Order: sequence, then structure tokens, then C-alpha cells
Amino acid sequence: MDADDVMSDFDLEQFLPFRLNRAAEFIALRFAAAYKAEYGLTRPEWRTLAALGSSGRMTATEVGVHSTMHKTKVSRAVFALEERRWLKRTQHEDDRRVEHLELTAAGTKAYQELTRLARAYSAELEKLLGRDGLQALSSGLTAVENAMAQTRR
Amino acid sequence: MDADDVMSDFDLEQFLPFRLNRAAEFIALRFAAAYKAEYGLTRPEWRTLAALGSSGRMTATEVGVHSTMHKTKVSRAVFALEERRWLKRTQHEDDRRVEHLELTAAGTKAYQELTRLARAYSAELEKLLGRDGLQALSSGLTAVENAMAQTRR
DNA sequence: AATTGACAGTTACGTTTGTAACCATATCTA
DNA sequence: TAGATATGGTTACAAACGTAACTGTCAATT
Repeated sequence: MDADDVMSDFDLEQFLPFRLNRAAEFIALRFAAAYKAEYGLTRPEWRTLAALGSSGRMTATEVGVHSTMHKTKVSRAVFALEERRWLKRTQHEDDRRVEHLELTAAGTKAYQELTRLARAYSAELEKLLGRDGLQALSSGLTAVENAMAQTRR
Repeated sequence: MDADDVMSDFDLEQFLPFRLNRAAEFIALRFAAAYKAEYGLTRPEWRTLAALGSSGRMTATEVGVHSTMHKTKVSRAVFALEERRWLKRTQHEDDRRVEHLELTAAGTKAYQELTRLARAYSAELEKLLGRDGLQALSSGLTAVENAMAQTRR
């Protein structure tokens, strides 16, 4: 037993935050490469597009909550998508602070194409992780999601 | 059945990269807040500290591989930790390109304290996710790690 | 021994990020 | 109805980031 063992029984390789982060980076990066190369989208932009594409009309704040993105990220992504004419804003009638966000026809088209990529990647992931691995990961994530819902803020 | 349903059966909420990333951010951020607030450490710095604390003497390249960090991140973290006198470098005898990195006494002390925080957080996570959730997440992550090892690069 | 290529680590540069301050509007309270 | 407070969204600024180019050293080839 040498000094290292005495010092601590902590192992970074076993530490969940570390493992989760590394895995997320790996998984996300492979997909990010696709939409970045093909469409020049940043991650916040893709997420905003996906949120609006799948949920329809939302406010910027709602997008942020939905995707757990900081509001400045959302703000910048919305601006970028708007410039690209993939998204349009409309004012809320009663509350002029609020803006409703919606995809344009072009935005919807892009969303659908990206959706195809996403599905292809999902299939690839299933092969990569195996059915059991995927299932385990998914239920683990569900546990985290429940914990997040409890730890409301 | 409205337009959204027809448009696509893709659901962002089910998309693994999205879920993984969101979960990782949630889990990692809670812990990052601790070492950031108490020690003013960045994530790369904490990771480098942890790598050296748990594995003893390593080179910068080894730290990078171990923690999957880009070499510029490692370089900057090493510089910061060195300035803080938590880490010292020694030249490799045979190869003058290589530097061995090691924690100083102060660095080791800090590592041990952070290790206590990390263990406390692990325990908290187990409560938060439940034993089953934790187990599922862990084996899901193992699947990802195996996939990463296969997709060598 | 000179040339070439590989590798460890650092640095310069442009981009992305989070924090905090900000503007405008809405709501609550007195 | 005035003042305080909260909220949606943007912006300024500094810190952190990745890419690519760089320095210095080693190994292989000639």
C-alpha cells in the first residue's frame, strides 16, 4: 500500500459527473459535426430549431427552459435563425415584453431535414451501444430527469 | 392529427444526445459550483488536480488522455495550478520534451479536501437518483465508454 | 551528419460563453 | 396613482474555448 492509496480512495474514473460529461461530449460531438458541417449551425441554434420544430410556437424563455439553455444563448440563437429567415417573431398581444417564436417555411424544411439526420444518428447509436446499453442509459437518464424536476428552480 | 404530427415523428425529448447533454450539465454544474465557489477552480483545473491526485505523477499528455481534455486546456490548467503552487514540474531525464507533473503538499491537501466534497456529492446523487437509477445510469455510461474505446481515434 | 518527420507542450487569434448590467414593460403594494 | 419590484429579452465585457501555427526536441532515413 503506497502513499496514493492512503491518501484517498477517490477515483475520478468512477465519478459520475466526470463520466456523464465525457459521455455527453462524445455523443453530442458526433452529431454536432453533422449539422455544423452541413448547415453551419451552432449547438444553441440547432437546439432552438429543434425545440420550435417539435413544439411549435414558443417564447424565448420557454425555449430556454425546455432545452436548459441560458437566456443569452437563446437570444443569440434566435437572432441567428432570424437572420437566416428560418424563424420569425410575433409580438404577444397582451404583454409587449413577450415574443412568440415560430419557424418559417424554410425553417421547417431545415428542421425536417435535420430530423432525418437525427433519426439516422439514433439508429447508429443503438448499434453502437447495443440495445441493452441504450436501455440502461435511457432509464438512467429518466432518473436524472426526475431528479431535475424535483430540484426545481 | 395536426400539422406538427404529420410533419415528423421526431421528438427532441427522446433524442439521446439532447437528454445526455442536459443531464450532464445538470449533474456537473451542481458540483462545479462547489469547487468554483470554494476554491476558484475551473473545470480543467479541477480535472487536472484530480487526475494527478489519483494517479500520482503524469505527463501533460497523459492527463489529457485520462481526462479527455484538449492539450491546450491541460496546458492552461497546469500553468494555473503551478502558479498556485499546487503542482510542480520536473523534466524527464532522457526526453527533454516531456515534463512530469506532480502535486505539491499544498496541492495534495487541496485534492483531499475536494475529494471529500466529491464523495459527499456522490452520496447526494445516490439519494437523488435512487439506487436503481444510479445503477442504470452507470451501466449505460459503461456502454458509452466501450463505444468510445471502439471508436478509437 | 544532414534532412525529414513525429511528438510534447505553448501561444496567437478569432469565436463562444457566462455574468452582470441594462432597457422596456408589466405587476404588485401602499 | 406612484413607487417598488419582477420579468422578458438584449447587450457589454471579460473569461474560456478550439484551431492552427509555432518552438524545441527526438527518431528515422539518407
